[in-house]
Amino acid sequence: MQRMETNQLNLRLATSGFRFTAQRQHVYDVLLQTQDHPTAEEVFMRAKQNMPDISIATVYNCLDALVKCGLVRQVNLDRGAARYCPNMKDHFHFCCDECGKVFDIDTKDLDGVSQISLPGGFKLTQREISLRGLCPECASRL
Amino acid sequence: MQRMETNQLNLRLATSGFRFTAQRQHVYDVLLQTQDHPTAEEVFMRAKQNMPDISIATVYNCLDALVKCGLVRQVNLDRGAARYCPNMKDHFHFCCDECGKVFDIDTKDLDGVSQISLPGGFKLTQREISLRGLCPECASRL
DNA sequence: CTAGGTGCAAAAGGTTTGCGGTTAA
DNA sequence: TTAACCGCAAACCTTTTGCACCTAG
Repeated sequence: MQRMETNQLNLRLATSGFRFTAQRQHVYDVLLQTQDHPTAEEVFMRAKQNMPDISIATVYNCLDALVKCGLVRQVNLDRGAARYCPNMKDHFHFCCDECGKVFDIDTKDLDGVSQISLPGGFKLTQREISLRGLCPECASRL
Repeated sequence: MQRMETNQLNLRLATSGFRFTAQRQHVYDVLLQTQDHPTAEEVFMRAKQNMPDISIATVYNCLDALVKCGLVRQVNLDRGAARYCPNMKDHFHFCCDECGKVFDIDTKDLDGVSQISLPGGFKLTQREISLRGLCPECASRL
């Protein structure tokens, strides 16, 4: 089971001006154990298993803090709830129009994107590439 | 003022199995007149100016139909309301972390992205690239 | 003629806020 | 010591739904 060192997480939080708390550690641990892309509500339910008193407001607070210190990505794919992803490697998300599943797709082909030249003055801090279409399973079924 | 030919819109709708209605024409016309990226609520308010009885439910219905026939993009940038964009040219969205404004950025540098190779079986129908950071104005102010 | 679309109003879903108490630094 | 964080519950904002009526094809 993955779990970031407490000291390391503490440092990352402190660097962005956040305090270290047991809730933030736990929410991050929950995320690190996921392959899917859970919503805040799903993180909340999993977090409660080991920390029954945690509240949904705190989960949002923790997720926001983790996003702001660059440990977690917020993924907005449709009009529904936002999803959270602890994979900070450069990758993109593929969302199937049929079944709604979200796939993390790692690739080396992002070089082209890395070299996108922005008009003067824009300062890039983050990019998110999301694709839609049919996943292999749904594509073969239809 | 931009306005798609009724016949042409009718055809696009019919091709995807939708009926032509005055509301769909009007919602599309409203979108074509925007440079910003209005939310459904904003589209609703602008649409009411010339069609006072249109309802918010109908606006959602029209937007969904237009998205499904490939005339409009739905843009999900954060946890707030979805935004709608009638620019179907290949471009990306830059959202400023400071002021929240959304910029359409056209570029020829998307070639790299066009050539992204998906793992076997995935069928791509749409891609969306969203960038975050600071816009020129906020970058120079901070 | 009738399946699909509309307007309305209520419900559902997702996120934020205010407050009194707690805690990391 | 104290600003930041917590849990709780209510409020808020966005989107969906159900229903009776209407209309494009």
